[in-house]
Amino acid sequence: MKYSSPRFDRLDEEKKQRIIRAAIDEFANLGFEAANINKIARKAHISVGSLYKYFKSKKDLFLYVIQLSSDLIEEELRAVNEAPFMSVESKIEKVLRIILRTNRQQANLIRLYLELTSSSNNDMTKLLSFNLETFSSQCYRQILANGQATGEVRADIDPAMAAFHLDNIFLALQYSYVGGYLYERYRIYVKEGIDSIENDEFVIAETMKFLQGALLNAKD
Amino acid sequence: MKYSSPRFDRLDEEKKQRIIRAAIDEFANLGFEAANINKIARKAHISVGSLYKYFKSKKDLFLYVIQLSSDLIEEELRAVNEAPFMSVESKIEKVLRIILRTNRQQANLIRLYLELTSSSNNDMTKLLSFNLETFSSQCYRQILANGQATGEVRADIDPAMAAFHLDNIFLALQYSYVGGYLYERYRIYVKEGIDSIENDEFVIAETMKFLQGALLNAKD
Amino acid sequence: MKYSSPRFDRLDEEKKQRIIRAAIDEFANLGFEAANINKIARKAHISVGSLYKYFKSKKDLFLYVIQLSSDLIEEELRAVNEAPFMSVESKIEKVLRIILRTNRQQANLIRLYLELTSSSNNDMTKLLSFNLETFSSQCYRQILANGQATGEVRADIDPAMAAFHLDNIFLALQYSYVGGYLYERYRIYVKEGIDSIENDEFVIAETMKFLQGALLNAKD
Amino acid sequence: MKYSSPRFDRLDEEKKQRIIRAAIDEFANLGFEAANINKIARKAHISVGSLYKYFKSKKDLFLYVIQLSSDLIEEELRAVNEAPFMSVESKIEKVLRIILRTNRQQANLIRLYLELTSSSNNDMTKLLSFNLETFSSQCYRQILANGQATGEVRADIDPAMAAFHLDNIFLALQYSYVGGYLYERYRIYVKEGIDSIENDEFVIAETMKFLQGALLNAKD
DNA sequence: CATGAATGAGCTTTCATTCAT
DNA sequence: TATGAATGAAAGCTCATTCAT
Repeated sequence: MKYSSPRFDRLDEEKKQRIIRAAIDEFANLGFEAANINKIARKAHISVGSLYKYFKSKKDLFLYVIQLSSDLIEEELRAVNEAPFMSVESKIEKVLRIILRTNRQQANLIRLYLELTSSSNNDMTKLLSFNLETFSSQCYRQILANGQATGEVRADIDPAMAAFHLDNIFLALQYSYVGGYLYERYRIYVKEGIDSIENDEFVIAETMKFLQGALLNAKD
Repeated sequence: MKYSSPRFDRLDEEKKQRIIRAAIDEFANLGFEAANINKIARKAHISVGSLYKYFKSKKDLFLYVIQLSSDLIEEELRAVNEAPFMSVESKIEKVLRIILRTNRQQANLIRLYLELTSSSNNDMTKLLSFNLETFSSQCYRQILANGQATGEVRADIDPAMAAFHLDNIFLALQYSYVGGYLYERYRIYVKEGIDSIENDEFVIAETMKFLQGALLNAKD
Repeated sequence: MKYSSPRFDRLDEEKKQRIIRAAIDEFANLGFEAANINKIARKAHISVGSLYKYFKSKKDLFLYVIQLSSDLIEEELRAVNEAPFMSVESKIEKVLRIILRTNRQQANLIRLYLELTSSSNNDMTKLLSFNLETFSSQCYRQILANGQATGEVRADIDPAMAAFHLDNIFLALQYSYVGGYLYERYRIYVKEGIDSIENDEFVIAETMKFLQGALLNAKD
Repeated sequence: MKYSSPRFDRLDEEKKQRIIRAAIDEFANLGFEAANINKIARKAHISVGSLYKYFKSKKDLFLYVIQLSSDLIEEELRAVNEAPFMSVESKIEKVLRIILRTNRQQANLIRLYLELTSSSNNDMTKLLSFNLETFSSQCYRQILANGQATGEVRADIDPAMAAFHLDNIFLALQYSYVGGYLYERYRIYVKEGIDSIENDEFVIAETMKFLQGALLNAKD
């Protein structure tokens, strides 16, 4: 749960960020196995020796940056969730827009997530999933349950399963944007380019139609 | 596109299966990078030398087993797609049931796919995604487009994007069953165990409700 | 001394030649270590198994083709040596012309020799040098000693050492024609291209001037 | 052109020499292909890992020691070439004496050269020949051309070709001293042992006679 | 006799981790 | 505390040789 050493925590912010950025970059682009600790140290302009004083192994460094990036995502989600006077539909669209923006600005973070997702390291996954997913699952479930109370959301669906499917749609969109296999797959499904702004609006419109039908009651 | 040597193709079925199983097992559980060719050979009770006569590199062996498993899935999908006199709804449910069954019987194959999904090996992904996804994307798009013609499927959605979302739901379900991070995530979303048969029916029912709303016109 | 098995000797000429050519080609171009027995078998359109029935090891095959090619060269030399009524100068020029011709026609054989020359395999070299060099050394020594008797050749030189130097000049020319390091070195020494016929005549003229001065008495 | 890493350059002299000696020893005795990097590391009492930090590949280590030995030879040659008030004859004899001395003191270096000479590695040879031969070719050509100006050297010969032949004689002598095939060949040509001092003087005398006749004008 | 699949030791190279300075 | 040189186990891959068919 605590992956960094006190010595790392005491470092000045600039140095910490350098290390974090270097690690995320390497892990996101190469994957856990192919990532190279010595290269991370070099990119961060510190020595391997120091890196090993800050994190006791390659795995710990990986877990640290994963944990970290989850916190960032959690924050954005929290803001949406707690917004008052917002319809379920608006909230969903808001999250969608956040996701598409994050995809471009923090592609490496998403890649890191994707990497984690397929990780076979069983000892990591249990712990991590608990930390990272508990919040978003509760968040989505709550939005839907509240929506059922107000009549916005279909009454006949299980909020937990629906939240799961909702997040699946979000996840798939995220992963499809950051390159690699799922990016190619996306292009096969949706011929047009992925990089244009107009396309973003098309994706949002179609995804909203899909989710409205799946989750919401007709609007009068 | 042809990843195995003729020498491998000529092998008797039992030996071929031994090798394929050993490779899938190793790749599915460790990932491409961490998988060990020498261990695969040992598990398959053949020599490394032989393995390298059958497949000219680690990558080729990986690509071979990926390709292979895609063929299996394609076959099932084809049967559903070509079934006459079947409603869109029934077809979707059929695929869903196939997926849940496959998850249990061929967990390693699914794990292999998941592994591929996060692969950063850019030269592989383009090729593979084309081989593996072209069929299913066309298949789903066709089902939906036909459904729009018969009035079963909502007229206001883009069949390509809808097919993409549909497959995303399927994919997420698959990956959530085979362990690792996404399995833990699933358990967080849907508290009850994953392994009971009753649960399967619950998942199917809820997923069908979700997809009906998302894709289909009301039935009268 | 006998590097091939009786079974090989009994083979029909065409098959023998195929094997010999394949072996010379491989050894000449890759060197002993890098040469690949399996590739030689493939090039010769026979099985490795057979190759190992014909020659009991890679080394034996190498020694066999070396031995063989020496016989070819010896034959040409013998003809020159035994020519009656020929001046020492003419004989030397004759050999020179043979060498330049051989360089083009049997480049692989020369390469093979060059390969042998640098061989560190001490157990091979003693034996081989005896087989291959005894004849040419005697041949040149005899030409020079006879020349001293007739007054053509300088009386003040040791025929053995002179024969050695003479052969060194020949050897260097040979090796410089067949590519690799010595070819590049030759080009650095003698800027003009190596491949033109006119150049051949230039090389012969200059080499003859050099050898005449070194070995022969002024002609009147 | 720079085959070693800065890290290697910074090493203390003793360690550098240990590594260089180990490498020269291995390459000279086994040849490039058969040489074993692990064995070199062990002989030098360092780890393979370190060796690979000092030289980024087996080839680079090979190129480094070749380059190194060429520098040594070049230095000696330069001294002779620049000596003032020395007749062409004296210069040639000086080089000859250097060669015979080097043969005993640096046999492994010469062996390394010989190994290179027969290398089929075409990408290395071009580069190396240029580095190693350009100097000596210019050096010999200059000596001869100057000699033609002073009347010491025959006016009727091409200095470039003559320099080439001169170096060939030197090269052959070198290679004949360091063992292997050419050593055996030398013994066949010149029966007496190679190892006695008197023999050195005999070789020098005979070689000088040969070269005087080939290159120089009669001394009045 | 011929075949060619099978073998596995052994090679070059990488990289997580340690530790003397 | 920071450094970065050193380590050496372990990986992918090759190929001379054997042997069942």
